[in-house]
Order: sequence, then C-alpha cells, then structure tokens
Amino acid sequence: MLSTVSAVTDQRSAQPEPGPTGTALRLMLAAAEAFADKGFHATTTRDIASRAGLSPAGVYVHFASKELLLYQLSKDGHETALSVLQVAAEQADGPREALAEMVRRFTTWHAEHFTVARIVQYEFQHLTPEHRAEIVTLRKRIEGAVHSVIEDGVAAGEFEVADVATTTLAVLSLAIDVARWFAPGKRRTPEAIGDAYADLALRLVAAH
Amino acid sequence: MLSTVSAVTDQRSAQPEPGPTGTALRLMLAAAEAFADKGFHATTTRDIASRAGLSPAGVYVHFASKELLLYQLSKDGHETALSVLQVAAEQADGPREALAEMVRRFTTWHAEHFTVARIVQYEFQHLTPEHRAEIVTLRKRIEGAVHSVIEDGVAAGEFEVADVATTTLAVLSLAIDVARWFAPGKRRTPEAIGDAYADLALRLVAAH
DNA sequence: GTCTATACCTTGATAGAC
DNA sequence: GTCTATCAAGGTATAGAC
Repeated sequence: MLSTVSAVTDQRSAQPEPGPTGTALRLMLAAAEAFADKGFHATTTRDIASRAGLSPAGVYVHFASKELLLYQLSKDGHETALSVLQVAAEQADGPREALAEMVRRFTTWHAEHFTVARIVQYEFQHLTPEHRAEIVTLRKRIEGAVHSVIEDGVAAGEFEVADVATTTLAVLSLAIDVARWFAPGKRRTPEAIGDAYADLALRLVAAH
Repeated sequence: MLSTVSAVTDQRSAQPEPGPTGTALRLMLAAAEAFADKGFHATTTRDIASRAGLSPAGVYVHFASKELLLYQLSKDGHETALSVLQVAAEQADGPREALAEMVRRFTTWHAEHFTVARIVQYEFQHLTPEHRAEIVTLRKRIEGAVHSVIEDGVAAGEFEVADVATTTLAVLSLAIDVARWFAPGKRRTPEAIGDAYADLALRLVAAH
C-alpha cells in the first residue's frame, strides 16, 4: 500500500483497490495529524479515535496497538520518500540534473506532506526495536541514494566536494529540516521551496 | 544562570556561584539526558528522579513540575545558543568571516551539546503557551542574527543569494539538523563538523 | 531536603452486548 | 464492526514523618 496515505492527502488520485479499507485509512490520517502535531507519546488513542469519528475501542478493530499505527505510517512514509528519490534519479540525465531533481522533489514532498514527513523524520525512534530495525534499512537506502549521485558527480568531474559523506548529510539536512519548520499557509509554496533548495544543493556540491 | 548546564556538561569550568544548587543541577542534567533520549512525554518523573539518585518525590523540592524542568532547560539552551552566535558575530571582521564563524560555532555547539540542543530544537513545543511564547522570542533573535549577517554580506557585495529569508532558513537547517543525527562516538568530532559546515555555508551564499 | 506512602487521574487495551 | 463499560498499569504530584 505504498503511499496510500500520501495519495489520499493529495486528493489527487481516485480510490485504488488494495490496502486499508476506508475506516483504517481514516484512522491512519487521524493518527498522522495527531502524531505530527503532538508527537507519538503525547497522542492518546482516544484522540486518534475521536479525530476519526470512532469510539476509543473502535481503533483496535483495525490496529492491534498504537505502535502498529505508527509503524504503518512510518513504513508507508519512508517507502514513499525513497520512491520519490529513485524516480527522480532514474528520469534525470547526468549527476547535475539528477541531484537537482532529487532535492527538488524530496524537499517538495517534505513540505507538501509535512505531517507524514514529520513522523518519518522524528517519530521512528518510538517504534519497537524490530520495527525500528526495518525502518533503519529504508533510511540507509535513502541516504545511499543521495550519496551515490554525489559520488557520481565527483567522478564525472561535475562536482567538487571536500567529503562526500559530509556533503550527503548536509544535502539531506536541508530537505529533512523542512518538515520541522514548514506550516501550511507559509508564504512560499512547497514547489517554490523545492526549486530554491535544488539550487542550494547545487551550490553545496559546487556544480559547474 | 546562562549556560550553567552546558558548562557542567563541558566539565571545563570550576563551579561558579549563582544558579541552581547541586541537586537542582543534577536534576537538570538528568532531565536533559532523558528528554533528549526519549522526548518530553515519554520521560517520566520517576525516570528523572532515579537518574539523579532521588526518590520520585525528591524532584518536587526543586522543580514544581516536569514542565518547569523543561522550561529551565529550554531557556538556558536557547540563551546559550543565541550567545554563541552573538559572540561569533562581534569578534569577526566582515560578513564573510562573521558567517563562517557563526556557523562554525553554532554547528559545533549543536554537536557538542546535542542533548540540550535536541531539547532546544525539538521539545519546546511541549511548553505551556506562556513559556513557549517566551522561547519563541529567543528563537526569532537567533534567526535574526543569521538573517542580518547574510543581509550585510549581500549589501557589501560579498554574497549572492536569490532570497535572504530562504538562505537564512537553509543555513540554520544545516546546523540545527546536526542535533537530530549526531551521536557521541561518531567518526567526526564536533569541531570537524563545525569547520566543514562553515565552508558549506559560504557556498550557500556564494561568498567571493 | 529527603524519604515512604499514597491520592487521583489518564493511559492503552479488552470484554461482551448489539 | 461499532459501541458502552471497564480493567490494570502507570502517570504526575502531594502529605506527612524524619
């Protein structure tokens, strides 16, 4: 059910068939808002239930625990974030275009879906050790995608960086931190922020 | 008691006279570790008490509530962070040196004091509305300090940026996000990260 | 200033009727 | 699948002895 929640948040796509049924989806959206707003531990199952229009007990028909709700959201969000990077990398021509497009779309995603993005970046530490381990694997692939394109750019003589690992972290920080400060109603749109940050990323790698 | 907690964490300074007494200080250090590790709401007063070697009731002799403990830590941390920026700005000669020195020290602080920095950047939303409002004022001054130096650099013809506000956010994101990913025992020292990020900030503003 | 004991409340989760 | 009712556990904070 990759990006089911994101897709619904988008209000772009007609209802696809698989994944959570209507009520489960409503619960995930309710939980996403609550977790992003107050954090996992400050959110009560009663809060989630009432946001979704259910009684406190109604949650447990669809999710066995509050942690499982977080896990589904976190996994879904990480998979979507990784997919955003991969699609951008595939479609672009050369490291320079690839990095710009990856940062543009990754940043835009963090702003547009800042509730899920906040859960992805700041709440995964509250998962069980087993679930956290699974998510950490996805996080390494996200970091690896950015690391690769910078490495390619250096090898091709298009980028000049002092240290690939440090620059990778810096580029990721730019986009990730958007989930912390972004709020709807900001002057700049998610797309404008993505455009600006793509340029800034090219400066970080001293692209020719 | 500006930076009392940071100073003790440093193990650099001999005991100064004002501020919290020994036990209150131990409680603040215990709370800082716990809040940074698990977040405010996941931390129990029992946890804080036991880390400080006290009974659960012992906390309330020194702090009237758990929130007040967070408030003291947050205020102390924000004042120190602001002071780091101000000292760097005063000592430097010209916008280029000022920006580099501010980012160097601000970043190093976020790594070296990553427990307090994490509370500063990610836990202040759990303060009471009154306390949060006070902290927001400090946060605006922090953002203003970076905004000013970039504006000065542009005015002096030393920097070239598309938008001062966006670049300010990006520079701050670089340093702030260090508090999220830094962990003791990392290959790079706080100082090395600060040095690298000072260079990256100069790239972001296209310093001549 | 610190302790033991505990009040009082909210929490995550379950039982069982419909 | 949803509800009402409820449980056991653990939360913040206080009372009162020492």
